[in-house]
Amino acid sequence: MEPSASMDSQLWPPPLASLQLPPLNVDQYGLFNPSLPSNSVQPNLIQPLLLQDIDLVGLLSGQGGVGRDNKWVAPLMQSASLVSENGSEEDKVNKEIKRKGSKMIKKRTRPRFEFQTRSADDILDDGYRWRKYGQKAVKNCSYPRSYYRCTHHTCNVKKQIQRLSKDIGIVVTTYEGIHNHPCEKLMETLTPFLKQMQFLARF
DNA sequence: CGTGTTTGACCAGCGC
DNA sequence: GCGCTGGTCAAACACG
Repeated sequence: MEPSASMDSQLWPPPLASLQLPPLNVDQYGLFNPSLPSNSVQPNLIQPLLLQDIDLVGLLSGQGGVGRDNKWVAPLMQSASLVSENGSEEDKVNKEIKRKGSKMIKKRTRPRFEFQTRSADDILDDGYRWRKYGQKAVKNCSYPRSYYRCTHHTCNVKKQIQRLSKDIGIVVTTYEGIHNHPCEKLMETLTPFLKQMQFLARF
């Protein structure tokens, strides 16, 4: 968004009070606390995100965390493994390594985690753009699993979306990899703020 | 026309 | 080797 002749009547840069973060929908976003037991799912443990809670530097680099006291972490920013129905993904991989030898180490080196949200929509708006590249019926699951890839040209992050067969109201989202670019929606929201910061920094 | 979805085919890993 | 399963590819299609 650049200043232009058509914006004469608007204040540029916009006042801080007009800045809004993307709305967090309890049904759409789940934040998790890594210090809790790995088998505890916290889909609705939402805490309102305030500007001061956000590690902007980390967030805009595409690697950082979000949350109060660095305790609550937005799933998209977390590189560690998370929950599954029978324990953490990491636990499962470690067991596999013990059972099969070192092959597993090579097999999965990308960070992978999953989280569950109760939502009527399969597609949760996480701020990134995704392109669906496949859908597959999975054994013992009544609903198909969908495969998505991040559309950013340098980013290789994938995610799988599937409804829980035990509870079709729950959507299981599994992320693989870490975005190497900032969240586009967040950037759109924060760009005016950053421009104002640059503007004010000149004085 | 660009972008995203659908869907059947294909491939690799694994167990028997 | 064969069949099963999960993951990916890519052509065809839909949509704004």
